[in-house]
Amino acid sequence: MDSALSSPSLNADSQSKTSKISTLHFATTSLGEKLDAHLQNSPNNVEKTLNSLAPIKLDTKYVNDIIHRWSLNNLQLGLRFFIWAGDQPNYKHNLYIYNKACSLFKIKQNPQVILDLIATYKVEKYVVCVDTFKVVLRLCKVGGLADEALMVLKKMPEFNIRPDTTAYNLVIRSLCEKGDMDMAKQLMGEMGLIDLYPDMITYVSMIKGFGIVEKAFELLAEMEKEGEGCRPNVITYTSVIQSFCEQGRAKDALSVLELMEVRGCAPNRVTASAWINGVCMNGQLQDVYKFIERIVGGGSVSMGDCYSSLVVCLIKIKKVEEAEKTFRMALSSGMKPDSLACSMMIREICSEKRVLDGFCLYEEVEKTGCLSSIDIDIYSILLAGLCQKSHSAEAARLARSMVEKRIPLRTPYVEKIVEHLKNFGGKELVAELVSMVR
DNA sequence: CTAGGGTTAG
Repeated sequence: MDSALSSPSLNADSQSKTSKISTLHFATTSLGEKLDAHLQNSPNNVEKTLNSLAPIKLDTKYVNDIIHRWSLNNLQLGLRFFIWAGDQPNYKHNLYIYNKACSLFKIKQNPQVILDLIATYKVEKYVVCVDTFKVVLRLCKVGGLADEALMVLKKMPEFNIRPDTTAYNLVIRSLCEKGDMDMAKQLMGEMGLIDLYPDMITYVSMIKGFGIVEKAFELLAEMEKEGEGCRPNVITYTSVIQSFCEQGRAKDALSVLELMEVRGCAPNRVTASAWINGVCMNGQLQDVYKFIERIVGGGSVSMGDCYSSLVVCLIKIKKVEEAEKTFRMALSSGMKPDSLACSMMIREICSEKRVLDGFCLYEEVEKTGCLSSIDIDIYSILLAGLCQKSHSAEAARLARSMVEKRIPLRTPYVEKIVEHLKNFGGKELVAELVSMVR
């Protein structure tokens, strides 16, 4: 407030970037200030203060705002707020906000802050529950701090908390991602000591972590022994198939596919996608079509899903021409490619400066009725391209349909589009488009 | 967000 005015240079940097946003979020910011004042007075028992201020309506924007404020002047306080917030009813942190917290609190550069936090809880005799710890563990996981996660897990009993399967899984997952399979395995064994059992999720993490899938069949067998709750499901089998495919071991992948079918577990689009990906990456395109026929024949995956995966994959490996051929073939034989395949294909064609082709394809896709969840950027890209190349009739047509469907124009393209369109599309059309800019 | 694919914004 006053202090902000007296030292404008200090804040200039951080505010210039968000100045537009902070006016928009004036309400939340002032709430943040209120919180600030409260907590300044009682820096201990932060959580108690927070609880007494309740109910605070938490949402991503609000949390984002607060942690941003406090990361600048009171990192420890910000972190405590973040952990507290993550355990409030009616609110959950999402991946975006976890990543944000990681970078704002510089968790990776300074993992010690996590351990300090736990130590503070201990000193202040804060009554922590399992879920609070899980927020901490998730933060560790997102930050790639497997060792800290392990230490946090080991601290839980000191707070009279018995870690549950989720807590173990979070740590095991961190260890697997780091490649520390010995510790992961050990931890999995330790679960039994406190009467917990590895579940499906534990196994999927382990399978992914091993990378070299020698252990996969062993793990699958182990799971089946565990009984009811742990019988491998689509996701488990798909993970194994994916690992095999990534290593170009199509034969092993196939035997897993056969195994799952024998066990009465139907493959789904993700299973198919994993397979198609693997085979494409290894350049064995001939095998793809045989495989698609086989898996579609099983009745649990559609042709359109398979061809969508194929198109996406071909674009990823830069075989754009083949992707386009495949995509057009799929369309003309009545399949409905999914939204990602459509988005990527049209985007790709536009980037080759073939805007008109892209637009025609868009109109064709539209006729199939599978455009509902297409990437909305595509519309602006198409429109900008059409304007630039002076395809005025098409541009006006697209603009009108965007207005009808209430599809917002994307900011970076506005100027180019407006400049061209006001000469052809009419004033009202331009005005309407501009009113929907986002 | 405790797990499998394939984006993105905040």
